[in-house]
Parts: sequence; structure tokens; C-alpha cells
Amino acid sequence: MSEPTASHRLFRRYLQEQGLPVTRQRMAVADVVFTSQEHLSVEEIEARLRERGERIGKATVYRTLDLLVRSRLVVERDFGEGFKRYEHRLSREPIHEHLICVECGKVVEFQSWEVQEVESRIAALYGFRPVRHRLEVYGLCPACQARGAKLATDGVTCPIETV
Amino acid sequence: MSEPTASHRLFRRYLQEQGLPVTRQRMAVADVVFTSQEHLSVEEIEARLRERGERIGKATVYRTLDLLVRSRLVVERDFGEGFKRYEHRLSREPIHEHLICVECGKVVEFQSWEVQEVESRIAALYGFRPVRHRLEVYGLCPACQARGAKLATDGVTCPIETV
DNA sequence: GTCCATGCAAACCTTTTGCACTATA
DNA sequence: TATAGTGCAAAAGGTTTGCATGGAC
Repeated sequence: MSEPTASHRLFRRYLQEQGLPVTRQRMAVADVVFTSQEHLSVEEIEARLRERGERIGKATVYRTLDLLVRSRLVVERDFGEGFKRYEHRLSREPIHEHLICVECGKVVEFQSWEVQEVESRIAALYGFRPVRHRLEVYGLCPACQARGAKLATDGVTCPIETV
Repeated sequence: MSEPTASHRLFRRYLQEQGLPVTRQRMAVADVVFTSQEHLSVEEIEARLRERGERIGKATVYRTLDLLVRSRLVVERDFGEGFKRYEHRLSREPIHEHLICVECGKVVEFQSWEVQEVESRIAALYGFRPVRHRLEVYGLCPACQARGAKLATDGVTCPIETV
């Protein structure tokens, strides 16, 4: 385990506030998430724990991630891959969107002031009280374009025709 | 099966163009999706097939939905519920976003010109070639607000402190 | 008659749960 | 020492696949 980060200490405090035990496993999982700048899957988290010589059951990883999400120190992401990814929230912009390469899966974060406006406008229009949003732009990253990656186009010949 | 819609005919044509058999099951699944204005889950599609007296295996439903998505007549949606939803594309705005109630699951569609601009701006900035995007705003719908629905708040006392 | 689709069940994958055992506070 | 966490394996939930049978063309 590396030297404690601010997030590390905050998570310990969260556990204490909630009257929950601070265990080696919990702090190890938290540390993996906090020391990564990526959007980690559970599989990736387990791999990093193994690299560190930590032998932690899958169930404990899931249970700890649940605590991290509850503490709001970590955000759960779903890019439609069939599994979730986890991203820590501290020392990065609190609200950001994702640009995702459909070919290689590379993820770039960006900020958009416009989206905040859309959220407010639409929420007011329909009487919703907005809680959060997600904006994802999918496309081909520069590297995949350079590699000549192509996108499957296989639809009906003219989907907009009136028939 | 109701009277053939334009989408119905387009799907038949798609199958023929691809040299695939036009079967009763495929057309029944397509019809359920095309005659609904909702975002249907596989479970809901199966229920509607049962109501119509169609007895179609789950695997066939999935395989047909795959064809419908490939044909681009139907779009697959993932609202993070743990399963997919399917929405037909014709006779509605081609590009729209979703406003989703976190309490009751109600979905409202809306359009945003701003998002198109964000997509272009960000794609150009990072050299991506944009393919598609998704914007979802989550919140409490008017009905759930009126019912006094509350949102869980359980995070660390001050996640932004420097420690 | 040739392919391909269908239906059923088993397999798959991610995530959750039950339970005996262990560790925290 | 009491309470809660851990690990393992089984279960759960959605989706996919293998294979013998049946239907489309």
C-alpha cells in the first residue's frame, strides 16, 4: 500500500463516522482506486490487488466499492460494456463528461458548460428536479483513425424513405 | 399482428436484402417494437408477445433484436438498470436525449441543439471523429416530487476538504 | 432440397447473497 | 468479547450459445 492520500484518509474517516471497521481489505481496494487515474473495472481492480500481493475475495471488492460509492468518494460509470467502471472523485473536476473511442475504448474526460445549461433548461421545462446527468460522446480516436479503423454500416438502404 | 407499418416493411426489405428468411417470429418481434412508443425491455417485449398469443423463445427475441439494431431501425438503450431497452427509430426525431426519473423510471425525450455543438467542439478539440452521443439527465419527475420522494444523501461530511 | 431459424437448455458473465470463520474496536 | 467483515461457493439476473428439429425460399 502506498503512502496515504487525502482520499485514503477521507475514506477512513467515512468508515469511522459510519461506525464501520477499517480493514486491510477495504483500505487496499480504496487505495487501488484512489491511486489510479483510470476508469477501472472490477477485473482491473482485482488484477492490481494481485500485483500488490493482496489476496482479496471478489465479494469484498464489490462490497468495498459499494461503500466507496456511498461515501461519494468514487463514482460508478457504465459505458455499456456489460460491466461497471469506477472512478475516484477527488483531485479532478467534479463534473465532467466522457469521450470514448468505439474502437479501442480509450476514454478522454472533458468539461462542457453547455450541458449544465441544457440540464437546467430541460428540467425546468418538464418540471423535473435534476440530480445528475451523463453525456458520452462516442467516436474514433485519432490513433484508430490513423490505423484506418472503419465503422460498420449495415443498415437498411434508406431508413428514412416513406415507402 | 397489426397492419404493416412502414418500419415493418423496411425490416422485411432489410431481411431480403441480407438474404435472410422472413419468419413469423421475426416479424412479430419487430411489430411489437414498432407499434410501441416506449423504451421496451426484453421482458416487456416477451409480455406483449404473450398477450398476442405468440409463443416465441427468449433466444429468438434476442436474435431478432440484434437484427433490428443492425438494420438501424431500432436503437439499443442502456439506462444503467442492468438490462437493455429497445426503441424504434422511425416516426420520431432521429436524435433525442432522455430525461429519466430516478424514483419511478419515467422517461421523457427531449431535443438539444447545444449537445450537437458540444459534440463537434469536443471531437475537434481531441481529434476524434464523432459517431454518436448520449445525454441522459436524471432527476425527480413532478409526480414523484409531489409524492415527497427524497434522495439519499450519505456521503462523507466534507468530500472537498484538503485534510 | 438446402440453408438458416427456432426452441430449449445449458453456458456465460457480472454481480449478489448465505454462511462458517476471522478480525476489528 | 461483541459485532461486523471476509472468503468461498452458490445463486441470481440478463444475455449468449450449442444442437436437434422445423420452416423459409
